[in-house]
Amino acid sequence: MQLVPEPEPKDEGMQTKRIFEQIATRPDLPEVERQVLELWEREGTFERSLELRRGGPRYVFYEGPPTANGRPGTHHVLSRAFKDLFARHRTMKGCYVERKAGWDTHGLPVEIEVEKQLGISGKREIEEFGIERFNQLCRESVHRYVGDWTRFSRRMGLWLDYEHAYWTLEPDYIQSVWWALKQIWDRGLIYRGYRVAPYCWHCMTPLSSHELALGWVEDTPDPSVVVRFPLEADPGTSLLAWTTTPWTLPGNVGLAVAPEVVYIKVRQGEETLILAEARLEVLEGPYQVVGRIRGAELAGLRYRPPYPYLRHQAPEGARAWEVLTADFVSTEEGTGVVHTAAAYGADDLRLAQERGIWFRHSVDLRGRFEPFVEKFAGLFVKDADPLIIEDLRERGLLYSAGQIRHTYPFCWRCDSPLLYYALDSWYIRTTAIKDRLLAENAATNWVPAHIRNGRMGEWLENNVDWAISRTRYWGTPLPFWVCEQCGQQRCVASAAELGLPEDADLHRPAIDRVKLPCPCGGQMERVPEVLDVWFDSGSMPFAQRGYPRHGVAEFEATFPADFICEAIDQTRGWFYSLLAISTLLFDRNSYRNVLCLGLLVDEEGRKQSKSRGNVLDPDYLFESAGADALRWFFYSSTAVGENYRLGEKSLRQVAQRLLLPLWNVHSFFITYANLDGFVPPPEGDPPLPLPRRSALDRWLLSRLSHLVEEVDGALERYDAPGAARPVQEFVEDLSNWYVRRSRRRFWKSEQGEDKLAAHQTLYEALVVLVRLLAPFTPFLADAVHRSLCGGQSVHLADFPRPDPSARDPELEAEMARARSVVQSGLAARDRARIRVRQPLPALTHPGRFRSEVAELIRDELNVKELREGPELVLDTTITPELRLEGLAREAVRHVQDLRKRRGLAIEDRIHLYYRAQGEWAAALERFADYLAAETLAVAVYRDAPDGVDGVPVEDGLWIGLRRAG
RNA sequence: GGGCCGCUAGCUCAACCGGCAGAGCGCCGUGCUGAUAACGCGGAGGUAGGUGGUUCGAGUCCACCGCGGCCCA
Repeated sequence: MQLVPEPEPKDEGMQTKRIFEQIATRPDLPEVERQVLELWEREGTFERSLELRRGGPRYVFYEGPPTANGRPGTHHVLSRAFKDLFARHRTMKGCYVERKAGWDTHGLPVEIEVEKQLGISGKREIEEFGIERFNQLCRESVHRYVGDWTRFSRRMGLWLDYEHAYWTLEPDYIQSVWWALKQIWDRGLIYRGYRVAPYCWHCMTPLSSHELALGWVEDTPDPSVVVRFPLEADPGTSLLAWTTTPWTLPGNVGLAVAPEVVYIKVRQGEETLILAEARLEVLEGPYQVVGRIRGAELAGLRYRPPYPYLRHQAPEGARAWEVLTADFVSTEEGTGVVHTAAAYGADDLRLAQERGIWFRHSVDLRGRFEPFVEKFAGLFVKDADPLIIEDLRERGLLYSAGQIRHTYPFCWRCDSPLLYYALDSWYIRTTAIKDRLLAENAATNWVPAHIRNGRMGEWLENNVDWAISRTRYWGTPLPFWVCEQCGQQRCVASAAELGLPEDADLHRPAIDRVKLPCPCGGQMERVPEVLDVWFDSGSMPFAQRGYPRHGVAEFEATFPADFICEAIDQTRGWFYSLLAISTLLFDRNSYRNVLCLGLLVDEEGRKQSKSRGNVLDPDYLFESAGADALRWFFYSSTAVGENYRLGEKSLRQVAQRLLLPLWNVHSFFITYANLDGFVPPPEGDPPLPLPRRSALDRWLLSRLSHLVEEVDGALERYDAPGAARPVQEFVEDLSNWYVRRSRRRFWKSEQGEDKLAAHQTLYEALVVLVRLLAPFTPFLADAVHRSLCGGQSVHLADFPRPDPSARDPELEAEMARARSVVQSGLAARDRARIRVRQPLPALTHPGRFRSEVAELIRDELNVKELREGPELVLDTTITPELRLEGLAREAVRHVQDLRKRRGLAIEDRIHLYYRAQGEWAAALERFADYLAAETLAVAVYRDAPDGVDGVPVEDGLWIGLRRAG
């Protein structure tokens, strides 16, 4: 459906008395938005809005940098809409709200994009292609996408300073990040350790959680074996442990049991076996229970591992091959005794590290056994599984063997089965500052509040050290150099330290070629890894300034942020990395208020994804419904923190409930203001004082002042729906009660104070309303504001302040009662089946009304008299006089209908002709003056000359008309 | 497996402290209109996911279960 605006009349060279430009009665909202966008570009409205508030109190906003990879989607409108809302609100309240854009430019997604583009896959192929060229393509790809993002963000009305955006790939930014690492390094909080990750032995790379999610395959068959672990002290007694990865058995360094679980000793044939009581079903054949023991009491027992190879490797006195208690042991499956191979499981590694258990790899990076694993040396581990099972059987260590089917991860690139594998990794010891993280989090205002102790609090309680290294190519290189000879480590904090110029490109591979001399006389080389991109973005409070090499004052004036806003998936992402880094460096959180949004889902509540084909294209929505509609949907539709169910229908509703009524009231105002030559008083000039305006006006202005207070208060609390919903209701009241009840005041032909009051009140209400709306629907609000205020942008105006002198709670309550009386009265008419056009003598109702309000009720209900009484009673007596008046009103409606159909302008005068019989004749005779006044007839004729264009409208009534003059 | 959030009319969502379950859309009827891609009035439509508990009283508080979403393992 295309809404074409009516062509605007051009009065070139002709000065009219019209103050307001006539506007289309049916707006094409996307077209209005495009025009407003052009105005913003042309006059630099954003820059001017900032300039105007320079020197005002600072309100600090941090932009969470989107990954400049992939085209922006509708879900990106969500958080950007909220960012813009609060930034605009504070700006209009006089704050200086710098809005520096930012781009997250590093990381795996960018690499994958380039791999796709090149048609290559995996690290080997990247290295064959050449890291230098590869990274150059990554850089180009990022620049391309940033272009898309900038266009997209502008179109949705997000005001950001794109000119001075921070880019995480710039040398200044990288050096700030290095500086931060050095600070942490100097405090001894960075160390090298192992990290277990899903690992592809074919691509020789660990996978991110996102990549891992792509590769789960259900119903994957794997061996399921139960193995004997004979006790050192009593080889006739064995612990039974279960595993689905026999290849990890040569790497066994411990057995884990649950301390509170009951274990049982059973006698079976010649041997004694130990397993959890709850897992007796694992046993095959008859057995005899000979003892019971708690897991905790098993701790410390030493046993013989299935293979001796690691033992041969272990240094003197290394601790391993004993029973350990652990919190992750379950009795849901297996034997309640968990075989622990520290290098091939996350829990295993953690347990070994916590208890000081020695271990080393028995499998290399290609997934093959190390030479020292003599029996299986060089064999790929998955191929070794059956051989190991057979070997265990021959040696009497296999208790049972079978097969299970479970969901197992495969590489999304090459379909190889993934191995959980301990890789070298650099860590930040965040656990050392856990208490500070918790305290700073507790002091932060989370919206919604439950995140603080819920999702974020839980996450922090379970804090583990932050693994910051990635064995990739396109990222901030870790600034760690290690001596080949003596192993000494050094952290570098700037390009200068490396003898490089300030603006040198610090990426791989150039940086890898920089060698540093070691005090021992040896040569230091950079470690090969790059930095976790979350460290990049979490460094933005200072790195966006190039701090501390540059921008010290800027940084200090803008730290911490007053406000950040992202979706809930950032709890463990940006929200955490900001908190962790700034607490490490400055011992405080970097944000005071954080708005945590829900996610965008489709109309069925499912996540939007390309594979489901339920992704909404933002450009399509911008051009069909408009950015304002989309924005308003996000602000008003659901409580903050909930998911958003978006469909085209919901956007149509926004237009129908808010945007079109607002437009129509505006269009109504302009029509009559121009007809009457209404000139708004200059801003600040005393308008018509309230006591001289009607109760309806004072009611509206009281409502309005109340609304201003509500909206401002809700926005101060970061409660968007709390602000948007009252606005919605106000617009409905404005359109469906104030304008509805005021039409005759604008319509009547004589000028007078009441008419002036109506014009002024509606004008004021509209101006205040669009200023309230400016942060929410910046396009339409600006279009209306410019139309009302001589072209002045709403975004340069101040946010409205409540006017306490306009408040009249009694009047608001009285009007509410009046509307309820009207409602009941209309219902009573309906029950009596008497149309509203037929005047009735009286309505009896409870309560009193001032005369002006009573008049509104009488008029709305079309009754002659209101009487006070205990309940509402409609007097349905229709006297002959009332009957005639009803017919006259009937006739008026027909004339108006005809005027409209004949295309007459509202203000056109007419000659009115009618031919009437019976009651019609009597009614029109009796109410001739009324008929003439209502229809703007300069003369009324009881007959029509030939050629008068007319129609029979009812039995016994024919009317015709001609334009006068 | 753990954590957090949600489940209210056909649909989308409200309801401050525990106190008579509401709105918009859709549907049906009707009225009104120089009243706008409208508006008014009336109607149909509810086992508040389920079970139990606390309470004079539970959509609201507690426990357990189910379903959905997200995050972690």
